[in-house]
Amino acid sequence: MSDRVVPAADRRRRRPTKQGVVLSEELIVETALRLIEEHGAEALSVRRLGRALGADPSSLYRYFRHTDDLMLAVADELIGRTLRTWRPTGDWLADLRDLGLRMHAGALAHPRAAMLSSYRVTGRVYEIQAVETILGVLRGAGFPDTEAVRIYHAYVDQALAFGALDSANTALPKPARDAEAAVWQAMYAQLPADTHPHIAATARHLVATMRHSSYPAAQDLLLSAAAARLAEIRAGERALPTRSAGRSPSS
Amino acid sequence: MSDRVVPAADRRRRRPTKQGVVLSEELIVETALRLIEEHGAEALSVRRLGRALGADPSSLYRYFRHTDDLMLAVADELIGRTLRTWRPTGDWLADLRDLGLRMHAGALAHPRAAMLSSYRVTGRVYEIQAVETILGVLRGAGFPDTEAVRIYHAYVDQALAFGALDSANTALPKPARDAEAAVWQAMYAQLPADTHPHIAATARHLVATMRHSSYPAAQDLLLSAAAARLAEIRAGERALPTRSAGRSPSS
DNA sequence: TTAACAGGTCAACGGTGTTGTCATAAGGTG
DNA sequence: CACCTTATGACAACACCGTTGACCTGTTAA
Repeated sequence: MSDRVVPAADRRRRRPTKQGVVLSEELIVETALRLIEEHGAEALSVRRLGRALGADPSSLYRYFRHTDDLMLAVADELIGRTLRTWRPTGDWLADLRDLGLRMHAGALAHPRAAMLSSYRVTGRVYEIQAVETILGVLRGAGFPDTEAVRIYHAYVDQALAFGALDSANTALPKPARDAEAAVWQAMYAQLPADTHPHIAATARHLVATMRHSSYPAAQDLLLSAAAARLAEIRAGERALPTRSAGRSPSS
Repeated sequence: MSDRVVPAADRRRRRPTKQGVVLSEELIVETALRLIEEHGAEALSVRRLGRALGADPSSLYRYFRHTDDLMLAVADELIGRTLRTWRPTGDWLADLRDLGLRMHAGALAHPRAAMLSSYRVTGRVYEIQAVETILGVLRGAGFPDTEAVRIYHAYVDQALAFGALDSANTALPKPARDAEAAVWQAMYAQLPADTHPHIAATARHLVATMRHSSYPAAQDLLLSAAAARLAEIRAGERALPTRSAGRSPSS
């Protein structure tokens, strides 16, 4: 039974649930998000979602082909929310840095949803809008198409990947998280210099640094490399010899 | 029943399974790894693992408290294997690039383990060894401690985060994965230029680029930024030789 | 007013991780 | 060697899970 789902636009008969709820794609997505936030990622199941909505679990299959489709819808809603709060200034570097931090913050604000959706390509409206926007920023800055796509891909995946990573940490049960924090203090900071000289020498920095997300640092490194690349490209264009003079990582 | 598990060291009675197999932590971990490799990430369940071992599923709970514990043991083994296959040459940049690619490949080979272990600090032997090694490479290259720790953190987290991200994608059920691949071809490549000019202009590159992991590109960007930073630092040192020069860099 | 059918419901299938209980063979002890 | 303890494997059951085929019923368009 694969044509159970009816496109949202064609829905006419808004028949209420036994418990009086009128279902809709938006209501389901919202409820799923709420459920995830309140009771954790593993609290999201078709059955629980049905219960939370006041509907039979199987009703949801009139709106989404499978759980996966539902997750994609949730993911897209998250992208949309982030994109709507972003105000580009025209400075590509600052704009991308800001957008990246917003995406990361958005993921952390909805950790469990972020974990589930970070690795999916939704092909839905907000995602497409984000792709178009970021590509526009890069091309507008002067990156040629190949470079723009390459950097777009790395930039976006980095934001998503760190978002998911830090979200996963955030979503850890309390005792587990405390235990992890303790490891750096209790184990790494105590290692003797003769067996682990480098850890011992930097223990102070490690303990201080490891408790924060490394995303801002990682993003700055990535973007500054992109900026350097852009400078090279511009220089090459101006001189217009056969090759740019600046050496690249080469490989 | 939480004290079902007996530490490996205390095991004395090697009682064979009904089917004649003698269980052990190593055998279980190995079999789990093999199962994942042969039949995909979703083929690993306690029941299937039991079947593959020739033992009742519940027997495994004498060795691991829950599935997560098992996956962490698998992950630790993975770190060890990756480190063991890595041959540093002394060129810090090439060595870190190589190690990163190995970590990423290792994660992809065992997606479930990678997803679970990416955001955890285990404090186990191989993890400590990895920290010490990478810090050593960075400090040996000439990064001062603060920078070394900052870059270490970004570098490692990026490897872990991309490993988990790409693993999650790999671990997707096959139909879902095919669907994702199709999205780029069928949706992004078809968007009209008047509504989505940037996507339309780069569609060819997008389709080609998006099917691969962006990790190599992202890592190259991060490492090249680090290299630029190191050049800066060295230049600063040369100009301001307050410290003993030590061995000359000579790249 | 009514008939078609969208959309909600029910029950069932085959899967999952996990645990309480029982059975038995291994291994130390005398 | 025989005995006893007990570690460890097996079994059965529990509570979930996603999904689907069949059924039932209220809404809506004609």
